[in-house]
Amino acid sequence: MTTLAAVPTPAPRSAKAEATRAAIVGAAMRLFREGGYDATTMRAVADAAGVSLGSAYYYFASKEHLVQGFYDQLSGAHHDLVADVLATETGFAERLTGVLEGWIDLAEPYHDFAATFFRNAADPRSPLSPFSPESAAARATSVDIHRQVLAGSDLRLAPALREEMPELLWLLQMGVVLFWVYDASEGQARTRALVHGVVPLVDRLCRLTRLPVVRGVANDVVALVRSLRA
Amino acid sequence: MTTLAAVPTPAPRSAKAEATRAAIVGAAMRLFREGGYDATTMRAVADAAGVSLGSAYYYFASKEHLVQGFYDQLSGAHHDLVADVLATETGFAERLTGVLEGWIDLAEPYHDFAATFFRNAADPRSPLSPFSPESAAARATSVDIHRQVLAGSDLRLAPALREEMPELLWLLQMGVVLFWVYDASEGQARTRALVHGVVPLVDRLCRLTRLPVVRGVANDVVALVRSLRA
DNA sequence: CCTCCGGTTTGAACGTGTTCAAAAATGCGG
DNA sequence: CCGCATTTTTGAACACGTTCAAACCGGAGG
Repeated sequence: MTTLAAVPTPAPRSAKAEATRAAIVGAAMRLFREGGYDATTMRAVADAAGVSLGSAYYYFASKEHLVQGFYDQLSGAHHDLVADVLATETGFAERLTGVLEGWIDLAEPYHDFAATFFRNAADPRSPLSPFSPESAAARATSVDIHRQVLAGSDLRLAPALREEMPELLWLLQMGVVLFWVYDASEGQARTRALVHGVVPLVDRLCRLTRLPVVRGVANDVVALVRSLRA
Repeated sequence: MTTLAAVPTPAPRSAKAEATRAAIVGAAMRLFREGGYDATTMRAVADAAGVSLGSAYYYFASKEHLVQGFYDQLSGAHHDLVADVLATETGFAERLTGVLEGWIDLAEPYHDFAATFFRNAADPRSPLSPFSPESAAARATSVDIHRQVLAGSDLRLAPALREEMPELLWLLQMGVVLFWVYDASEGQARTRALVHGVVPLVDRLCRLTRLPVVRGVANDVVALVRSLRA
């Protein structure tokens, strides 16, 4: 619900302009949901929003930029949804499962057409890429969720690993999303199975870092991650 | 060099037709390398190959299908390239490093334009997806390379893990490729750093499966992978 | 009331990937 | 050599995303 994203592409000028923006993105989302991304033409979006084709391009630089709003909206809704489980549950595995399953629940209605534009997200130069500057807000929101997952849990980690963990968990979620995109099973049952299988594994692996020999590996993972970020 | 792929989209009819196919894909590859995927138009490809636009579409169903040949060619060249290191080296880490680095070396000249069409590979419905039936041949070639990596190495694994390992290593390579696509550093230095960092980790983690407690985790990983394949 | 001037709107036009019906070439049985 | 069916070739035509110069506002200043 709440949009946590910072300023959209153009800074909001007048109230009327903002309303027009909303009308366009609203029409686009409805058409995307009904007919998919590719089948929805910019002309149809403009018509449905009651503006001309040129106006649509005045407010949104490209068809892809229309999806940015959906992105931010989903990430904000996820943030709100998981607040509940993060407030009550203390087990690390339960918290992580709640967060990952919550995302699947939220995204389920969009699965069919999400796949049709997730292709664009894979382009490093696309604004829809999870690593792009335009996605920074949604990314920060997501990493923060995983910071909370860790902070409120009973899991105890070495400081170095603990510091990198939220981002690693975000990476895990990206992996789940990737799996989800390819998952054609009913209700994305396979993705849910993946979550239920992989979370306990992560949990156990984390707790194994108490063993010196495993901790050594973990430290090297942290060192590698840090060296690659530079 | 050697194309290991099975039949291309249309089964080869005459020698002349095959020559025309080769001319088109050759012209396409040259233009892609020079100007990138998006900037290269189908009309330019047809012109460069000395055929009409319609003929280009008679031989290749779409612009994406032109890339399939490149895919198979790269995968075959990789297979040939690593034969050397796989014949001489016996250390698991060295063998795996050789395979992953070999791919980076081979793909380096194509990095700039590869990113522009790898977006299509992320579309589950695209023939270029690494999981698509059309990519089955290249995928099998790649998994087989990793089977050899393991078979000729000094690494000893539990039978169950050993059976799933080639596919897991292939998955690791897909991850490296994904990182590579996003890697804009000079000569893809960061991807090379990733390989040099991650391979020893995998090596150590594999050898840690001798410890009963780690082996338990490994067994669960195998069970999860198997359950998801079904 | 007129005159500007910035923000907004418009639809024609461009270049693209792709389709298609028709023409041309090819091969083959008689 | 002649139909004739099949394969191959062709370029016009289509729908799309995107661009752009021109038109249209609506209010501030004279």
